[in-house]
Amino acid sequence: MGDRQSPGENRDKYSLRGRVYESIREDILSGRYQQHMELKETAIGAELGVSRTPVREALRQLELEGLVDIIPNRGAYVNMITAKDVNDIYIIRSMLEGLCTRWATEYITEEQLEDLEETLCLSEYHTKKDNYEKLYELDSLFHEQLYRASNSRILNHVLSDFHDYVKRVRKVTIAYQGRSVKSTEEHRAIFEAVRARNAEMAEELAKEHVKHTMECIQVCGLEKIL
Amino acid sequence: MGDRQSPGENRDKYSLRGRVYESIREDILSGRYQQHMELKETAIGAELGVSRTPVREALRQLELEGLVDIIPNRGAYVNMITAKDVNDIYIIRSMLEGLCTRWATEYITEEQLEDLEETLCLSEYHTKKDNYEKLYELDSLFHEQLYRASNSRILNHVLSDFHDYVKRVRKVTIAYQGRSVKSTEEHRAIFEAVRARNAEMAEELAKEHVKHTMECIQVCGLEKIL
DNA sequence: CTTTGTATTATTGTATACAATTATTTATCG
DNA sequence: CGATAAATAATTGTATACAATAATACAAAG
Repeated sequence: MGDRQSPGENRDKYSLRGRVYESIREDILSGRYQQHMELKETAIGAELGVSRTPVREALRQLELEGLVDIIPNRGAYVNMITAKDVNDIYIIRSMLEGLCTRWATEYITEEQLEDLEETLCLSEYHTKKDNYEKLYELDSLFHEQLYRASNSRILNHVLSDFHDYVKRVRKVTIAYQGRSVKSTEEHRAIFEAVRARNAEMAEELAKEHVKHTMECIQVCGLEKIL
Repeated sequence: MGDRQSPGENRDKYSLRGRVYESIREDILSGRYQQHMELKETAIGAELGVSRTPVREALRQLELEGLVDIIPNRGAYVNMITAKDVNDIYIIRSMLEGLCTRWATEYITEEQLEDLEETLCLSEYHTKKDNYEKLYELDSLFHEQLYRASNSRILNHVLSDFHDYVKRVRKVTIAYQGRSVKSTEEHRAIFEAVRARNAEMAEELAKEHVKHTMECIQVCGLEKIL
């Protein structure tokens, strides 16, 4: 079947436009650009060694996504993820990750379960070593794997975007105090519920997992991160 | 303040690219194009009387949205909303419309309340006249107004997209049997709960409203619509 | 008649050119 | 000196040109 699932996979990372898109997006989400900063086509093109054409296409995509505001005949302006956006996203995510995990208990294949457990084992390994860089990647992977297992391209699409949008925050929370230990334990619990095909429990655990991260954000102080 | 809210407002409908984007999007969502149909840049450009440039930019936006698949160096292909997508969207919407309405009770202004009631009154008027064309527009407007009132650009963005994606389905359900009467009654109930600032009830009513539409879709037979 | 390799054609990817619009500077007048 | 208006520059919007890649047609060999 030609179902493609992850929007991430779908995005063309190898054409010039794809690379420009990823580059600008990363610069916005990582906070390297400032809010309302003007993005001039020629400047970005020169910086990346390409012409205006791929830059324009990338900017139009970012506009649709809401990460860039385009005023016709004027220019493109950075539109960052705000503190309120992050809060909203986490509240929405706590619902949708719950739904996603519920669906995953229904649709996940044995192969996907094995992949998920592998990710989990690696997470447990690197948790002991306090390797936060790697843990961030594995945390992302664990969630992405659940998104795919939900068998819903719609849910996968939305959750993947949200996951990207709170990148900066996740990088901080995962390195905060004992959060990584707790987070990995929660991942283990979610995994066991999914493997046991216990939809109720899986949904509840996933919702709680997101809520716990929210609490961590409160403690860390969101304003200091963004 | 320069907060822009609705992504619909944000989209540039007056540049060539904006018009091309709306045109292709409408042709996909309305079912005028067939699944996996190839979208050739020159052909679409010729049809709309523009060059390839705005067509390409529009196709890239639709790719990001997931309504078009682009295979590098090969072409762009229609990727329609499937029956499963519609089901998934309604389940997700029942959660998110609930949340949206809850937030609306918190943030809605007196002015927005008046606008909402005006929409509602018009709906009640046209419900009596069985004017389904107008009712569809008013139903859209009612929901969009609630999205804005939620004061969450993230939620507004997601829900607005979903609302567009199930356009075809909504046009059918609204004209089905006594659904429009029931739907308008439910809108009235939601409005009253919001005006009374009763968050619990507003959320519950909104969730139920979406679920009732889902039941209507089951009866209508989704496969016959798409 | 089928298969395979080559030539041709069609289509996309990127760069550039030109037009339209907006921002900036400069000159003029009060 | 300050305000206003014209001239100039900078930037975006669109079209087109050229290069790279993929699809197609066709011919020759088996």
